[in-house]
Amino acid sequence: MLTERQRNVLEFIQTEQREKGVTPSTREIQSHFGLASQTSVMQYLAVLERKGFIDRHARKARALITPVQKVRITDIPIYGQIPAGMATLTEQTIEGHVSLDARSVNASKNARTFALRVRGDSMINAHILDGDIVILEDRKDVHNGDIVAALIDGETTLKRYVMEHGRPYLKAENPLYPDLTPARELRVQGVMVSLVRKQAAAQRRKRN
Amino acid sequence: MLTERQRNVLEFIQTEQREKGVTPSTREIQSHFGLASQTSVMQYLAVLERKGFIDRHARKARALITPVQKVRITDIPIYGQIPAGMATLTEQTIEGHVSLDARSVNASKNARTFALRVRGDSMINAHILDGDIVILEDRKDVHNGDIVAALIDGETTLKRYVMEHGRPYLKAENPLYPDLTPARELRVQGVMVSLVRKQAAAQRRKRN
DNA sequence: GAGCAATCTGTTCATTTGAACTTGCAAATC
DNA sequence: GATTTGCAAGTTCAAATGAACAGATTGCTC
Repeated sequence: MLTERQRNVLEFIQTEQREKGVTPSTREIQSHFGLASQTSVMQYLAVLERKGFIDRHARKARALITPVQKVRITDIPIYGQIPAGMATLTEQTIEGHVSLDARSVNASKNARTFALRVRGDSMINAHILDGDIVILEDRKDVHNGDIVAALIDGETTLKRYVMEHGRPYLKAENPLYPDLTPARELRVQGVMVSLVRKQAAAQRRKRN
Repeated sequence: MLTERQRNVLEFIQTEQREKGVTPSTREIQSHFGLASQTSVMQYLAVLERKGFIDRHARKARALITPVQKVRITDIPIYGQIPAGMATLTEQTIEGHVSLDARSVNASKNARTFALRVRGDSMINAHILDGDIVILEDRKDVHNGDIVAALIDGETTLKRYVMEHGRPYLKAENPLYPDLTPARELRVQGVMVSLVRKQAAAQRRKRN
């Protein structure tokens, strides 16, 4: 897709961006590659833009946008202990933020993304632990087998969404916990797309 | 620390940075706040820099650096399939990056942080799955029970570090895998501090 | 009242910077 | 042989942009 040279230019831009926090000007790129003419750089930029590797704000200085940073960071609010009725997700219930880039999290562009801190071991067999931060998307389409945060009979829980005989229920991934069949309604608030776990520093629990 | 007005200016800069990918020029800031003189902006920037809220590259266009992008995010290189001898961690073996903020990852400031993509199920009972990205720190102090990436007899693996009778060995968290006792040397390359998992979109595996 | 910090205006400069021509050459493609 | 693509150089512009200097107002403190 890119020639050797073109890739080098792109990499230089990305590196500068990352290290200095600012994208280089055309002349800085020029001198880095020892080119005698700034026009050469303009040509590279034109190619990179045409091929979709960068975006440019016309006539603005240092206004290159590399895909690296363009997608980059999503600030995801963590809603902590949600007792009941997450319908009212407000700023007040926000426990903190995780910042990570959309790609490393599987997040789609349009859906609203948020996070929950998991409490309890009800999803232990899905390898989701107490204290894990689960990142969810507010999506319409829920598939059979997805792990979801759902509001069931007034309480929000993280469970696996299972469709059986045309009727959905929520399955706990732990035999000690009951599956939940909605008495009235089952409202899915988010579909799990990712998980972040902080490892306890010195862990004592394992002693078997 | 900041006056109302100063904070507004800072926030505008950060918002622009985030949404457009480029920091605004002084004149853009000026017109956003309806100021008649660009000098006013220069004064704000001087204050913000003096107070440590932004960095500036002198005489460069749009060369503001906001703490948002400066501190916050750590770009963690992911080393993919490491067959043997991670002593040679070079750019070439980098599979990609995860970007997340140091706090949500438990990362200490001074230690070198990197990530590995896990392959295999040898740590399944520690709830680490095939495909998970494990974030590690290159630390000196390893505690009994820590999960570590270690170079044992020329091969890098992720295992639990267990000290028994004064001798360390590597314990797999899966009965199907053997524990590893170092024949020659056991070199810990990193201690696990965090984990990031992308959830498979539509998952078929669970069918029990 | 003097002094000071925060805020804002007005004006002018020197660079920086993106952009638009043109020309040249070599390798690949048709 | 003609055309296209990648690469490079040289020149010139106009606009964008950071910076400096002078002055003014307001409110607060000593």
